[in-house]
Amino acid sequence: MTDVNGSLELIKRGTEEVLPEALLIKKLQRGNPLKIKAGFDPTAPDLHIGHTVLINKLRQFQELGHEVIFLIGDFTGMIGDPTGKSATRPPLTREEVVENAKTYEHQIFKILDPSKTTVLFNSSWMGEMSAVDLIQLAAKHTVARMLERDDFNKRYTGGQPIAVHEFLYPLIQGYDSVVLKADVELGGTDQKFNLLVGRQLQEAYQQEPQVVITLPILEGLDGVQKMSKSLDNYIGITDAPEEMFGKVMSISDELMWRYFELLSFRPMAEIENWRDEVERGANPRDVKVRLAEELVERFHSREDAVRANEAFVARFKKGEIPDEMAEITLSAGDGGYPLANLLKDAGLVKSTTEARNMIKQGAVKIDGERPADHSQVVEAGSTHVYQVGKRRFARVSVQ
RNA sequence: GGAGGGGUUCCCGAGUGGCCAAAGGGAUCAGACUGUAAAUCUGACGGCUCCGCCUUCGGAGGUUCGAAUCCUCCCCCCUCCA
Repeated sequence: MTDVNGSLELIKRGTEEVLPEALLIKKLQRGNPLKIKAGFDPTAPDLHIGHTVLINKLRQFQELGHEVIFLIGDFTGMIGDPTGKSATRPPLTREEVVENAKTYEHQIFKILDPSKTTVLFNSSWMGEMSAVDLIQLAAKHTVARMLERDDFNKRYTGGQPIAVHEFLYPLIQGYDSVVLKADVELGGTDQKFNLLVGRQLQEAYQQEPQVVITLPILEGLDGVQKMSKSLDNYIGITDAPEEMFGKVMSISDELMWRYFELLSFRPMAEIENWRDEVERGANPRDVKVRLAEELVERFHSREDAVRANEAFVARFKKGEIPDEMAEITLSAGDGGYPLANLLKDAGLVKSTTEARNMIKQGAVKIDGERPADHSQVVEAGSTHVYQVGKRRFARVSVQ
């Protein structure tokens, strides 16, 4: 009994909802390893730390002796994405899906135990399904219930299109749970509706419904929108140490506590203690450094974390030019290389127009000096460090 | 199938023949201030061989000295009716 209570406490930590909790307790009390399902969309092969909130939870289940099923939704991915607000995504090819899946496996096993993880593709059963099967599946749900989903409801009332096939996604996701006989399914809060459809379908197929556990969606670096690659507000788990460190340091103080809560392995008591210290006047930056170090260490190494911290201090606190940067060689025509074109061709800006604006605004530096005028020409045979803003650097040789 | 409404620059959203590369807001970027935080102020925000030129307002044609604005056809979305 105490074992169940201990497990429950660990499982509930950081979760948004456990539906229904009584059923989870019942399942735990049976003492058998549970099947824990979590589905992933194969369209985004690169995981970011937002995904790790869920993966960390999976690991906790593994530590408690349960079986994790990492389900790759390749079938759904090959058709298009349901949660896309407007544009339908281009379908993925078989090769892309396989490639993405490999990347997934490589990345998740930084956190999960491979021996306790089963990776499956839903195409392996969905691909066999007949039209008759699909229609029978669709018959188990109603349009009114579909429209209860927040996303659908908003779009419907807001005059945005909803394609018929989008109604099939929750059904297919739920059907996956039927096939797998899942005991528990994890997902973000945005997945709550889909997860609940799974419960309903399992009942319709005479199974004990799964327990639904929702986890908070991590906000991106902007602190407002959810972390995603497409919004470019993410920290990738394959980001280089310095980049990862810098991104963590750039989040707001408010968001920092959220990240601590959802990403740190440190006890909450310790984090709360720091929070008190900050309220009493400690510099939040110093606390943020600890978070940055912890994450870099987790996805890289202790040494990388230390090095990233040192580089960060040198570059931003002391304003030094970084040691490592892109090395670029360009060939000038007669009469040298116009500065705006050089910045563009070196990839520091998108267009010469932007280059001109940046120069005018004083964002451009050459070897630390601001160029006097925006129509400056760089002569051949020179090598300088060009900087745009605080973060973009390149060492460019002109021949 | 019928009736009506609508598609504008990353997003929202003005604009109904020239003063429109297109108001305003958001997002973004940069400068100042800082802790690469927030807030605030300032500026930029289609492209170029940049005091001028070129390409944009769902798509293709047309009218006009001149169109995002007018006409024709087409595509797409929404609402109501069937």
